[in-house]
Amino acid sequence: MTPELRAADRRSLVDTVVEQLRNQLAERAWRVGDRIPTEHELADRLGVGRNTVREAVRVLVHAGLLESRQGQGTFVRSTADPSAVLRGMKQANVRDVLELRIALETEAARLAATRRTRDDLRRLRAGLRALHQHGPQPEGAVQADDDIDFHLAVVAAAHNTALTEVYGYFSSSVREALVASLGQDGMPRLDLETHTALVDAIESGDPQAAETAARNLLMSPLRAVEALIPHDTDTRP
Amino acid sequence: MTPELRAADRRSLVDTVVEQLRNQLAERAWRVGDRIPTEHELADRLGVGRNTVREAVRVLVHAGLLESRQGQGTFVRSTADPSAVLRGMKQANVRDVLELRIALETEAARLAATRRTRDDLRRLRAGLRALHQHGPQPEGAVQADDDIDFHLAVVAAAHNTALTEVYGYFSSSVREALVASLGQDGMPRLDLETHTALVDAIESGDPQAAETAARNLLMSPLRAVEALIPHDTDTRP
DNA sequence: CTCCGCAATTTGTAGGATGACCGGGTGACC
DNA sequence: GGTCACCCGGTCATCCTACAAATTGCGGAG
Repeated sequence: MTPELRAADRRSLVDTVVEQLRNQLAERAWRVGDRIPTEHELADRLGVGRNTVREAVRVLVHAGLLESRQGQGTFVRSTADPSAVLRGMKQANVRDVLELRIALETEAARLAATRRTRDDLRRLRAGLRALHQHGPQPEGAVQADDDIDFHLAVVAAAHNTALTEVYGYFSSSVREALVASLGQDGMPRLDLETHTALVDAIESGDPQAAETAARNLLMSPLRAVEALIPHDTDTRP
Repeated sequence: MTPELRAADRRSLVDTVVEQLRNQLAERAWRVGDRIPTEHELADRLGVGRNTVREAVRVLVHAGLLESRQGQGTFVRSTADPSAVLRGMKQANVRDVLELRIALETEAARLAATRRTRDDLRRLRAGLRALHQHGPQPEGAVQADDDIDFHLAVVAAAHNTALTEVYGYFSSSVREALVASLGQDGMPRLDLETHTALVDAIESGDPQAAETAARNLLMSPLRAVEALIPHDTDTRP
């Protein structure tokens, strides 16, 4: 008797198989280095087609949990899913993630003040021009992309790979969340003067000034979010 | 040992397709909410079978980037790619990750100054006592754990789940990297006065003082690392 | 005009065919 | 006896056809 797979009708068969495979790893039924059953055997045992098994296995291979070797089989590479940390991050509220982004970008601005190259400054100035060009128009989407590009340029000028990667992830995720929760109308107006001040501070090479300018720049979306999401009740001393 | 012979690049077709799709998202050729071409059209355009496309799409669906709806098509759900973050993190050196940690903790200290509860302060004071107790002894490992606990308490006092999660993820890896690269001898001596100053600043409720105190606290390991790892050559203007 | 139902489109699943690759076994050759 | 080319079964990689299921949109009946 094949195990009942149709318990959750709304989910695809592949998702069900992915979960079953994950459970095998979580329950230590399959250890690191073990060879898991062949596609054909898994398909037989789960009562699904080989294509379904292949798609599920491919997902876990790409997640770093499994490793397929042609001609040999599929082996367990790791039982800990590192992407789970970042996946759980999506459950944090918008304010928390926005504050996290502020933490990253203020430090990035500080570092950029001492490390920016001529190319960095060129990119920052170009970003300012793009903002100025699209600024007066109500084209929210275009302006939002220009804004993202500008902030990415700031972080890139810090010349820190880890910072750039992590910021890039939360930047787009925050933007999507902001647009979703506030809508284009609720988005705070871009302040060109503040943006320019940040670039000037970075160019002048003053870390403290750059950090302050970055903080000023990032406070307005934070305040917009805080207007919607009240502070937690557990912040009383 | 004999020189390592590296196998020729043997990337699977599916991996290639995954990368192509990812590029479309990274370059914003496909925006959030867009419908991407049908499986058949992608297979046609990429010159691969529909099964190959399906496996690649399934990977991105599971990564949260795409969303497939039967009968309608496949849509862009998000452009924030967590696995790209982890991939880039492997290339980052210790200094970069340490600076990232500084970015998180200075902001955490700033937030903690306004949000710390009585329990937070209790935990911070307890952390100080633990450091003081083990401080004079040369038990590097124990002291390092106490140090980590202390810094985790600081971040927890900020009451920001996103910050806490990300900081926790990097803090352990930073400690491992520090011990590995510096060794116990190279680890800077813990400065109890600076630690105490940070707690005092958080208790007094002064965000700027807390940030400054946190930065003072974190600069010494950074300088120790920078002594070993020279700045990149690409930081000259 | 509304409502029902059918056709078209698209993803979901099944299973087969073929090829590439790996490991081990076999046997010829030195 | 040792070495090595070759074959064979097992496994994954890719492609294919076929059909199922879900959704949309259109067109005709009422």
